[in-house]
Amino acid sequence: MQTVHISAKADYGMRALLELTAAYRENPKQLIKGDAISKAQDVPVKFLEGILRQLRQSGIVASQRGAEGGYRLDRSPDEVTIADVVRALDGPLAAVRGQRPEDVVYSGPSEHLREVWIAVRAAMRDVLEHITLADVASNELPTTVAALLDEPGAWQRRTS
Amino acid sequence: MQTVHISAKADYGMRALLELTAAYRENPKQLIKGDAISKAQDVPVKFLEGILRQLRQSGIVASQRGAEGGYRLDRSPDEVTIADVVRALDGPLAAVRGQRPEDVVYSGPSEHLREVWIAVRAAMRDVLEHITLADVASNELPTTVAALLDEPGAWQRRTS
DNA sequence: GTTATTCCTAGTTAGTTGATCGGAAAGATA
DNA sequence: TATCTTTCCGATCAACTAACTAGGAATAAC
Repeated sequence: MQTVHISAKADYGMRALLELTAAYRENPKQLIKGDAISKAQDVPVKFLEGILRQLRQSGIVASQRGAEGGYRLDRSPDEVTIADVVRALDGPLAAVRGQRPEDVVYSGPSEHLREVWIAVRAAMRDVLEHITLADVASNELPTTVAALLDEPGAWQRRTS
Repeated sequence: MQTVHISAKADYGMRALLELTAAYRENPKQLIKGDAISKAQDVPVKFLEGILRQLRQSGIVASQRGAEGGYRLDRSPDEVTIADVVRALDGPLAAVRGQRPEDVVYSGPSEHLREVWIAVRAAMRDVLEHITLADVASNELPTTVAALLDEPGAWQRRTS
């Protein structure tokens, strides 16, 4: 329905990682149990389990099984971007009718429509590839991103 | 699956409107038949019919029934933005788990995640609300948008 | 060997996407 | 008036996806 949709997976995944970021600052090796994350962020346990597994397979988190097991970040939080997380959980950032934007072909007056979709993807990358977990945890967004929040109407929905 | 997805409706709708833009330049009152648009852009006729109806209900196109009927733009092509089109066809630009970004609430270390999603939406608006049908038809994108296409790697997919 | 925890495969359910079908309404022409 | 053309509209459909659940296997600590 929506052109830009942050899925439950991406949202829950980010929240789990921000919990792990907080733990990482105390002690980078500290393990947090899935159950604890689930309760702290109110996310269905079994669903979260699958998300954390995907994040592990992408090398973003590490895990240990058994008693005293749990999860932790496998990279420093300033080295994990939101784009990394979203790509790990939801695949490629952008698509046009299911295809990569650079793969769609247009003819006639639509010839330059592809440039538009490429620009959309570039704009998305410019935001998501430059914000790290550390940025969000400490509420210090890159200046170019912070500027977006100062634009008039950024916080309001479009009434029209 | 993808966080930014240009649906078939949005893509077909833009292509139809660009056909109408070309006709508008010859004569703003000229009517084009749905069947002609369908053939020119290779879009399923009946599907396109529904898209054009939605665009009419949003005041972007006008239509006339009966023999010698058809469709035309109801506004000048430099007054119709891509955001207008995708909102007319796919609803709000951005959502987080189905909700408006400003409506989601976070706690603990995720507290500032909302700012991130708001920034994502703002970035998307900055592109889609500033490109008009006329811009795409004449391949003269606003300078800030054109700059996105010049960024290194804008045309390549991320390999990682 | 018992308990705690992650790992993995396979469901389930509700909703969405991308269409198609069959006709009703409206306008042009003869 | 009759006929042809075109848009309008509701219903329907198959395939897919998102969000979530169930049940147990593997691993680690004690």
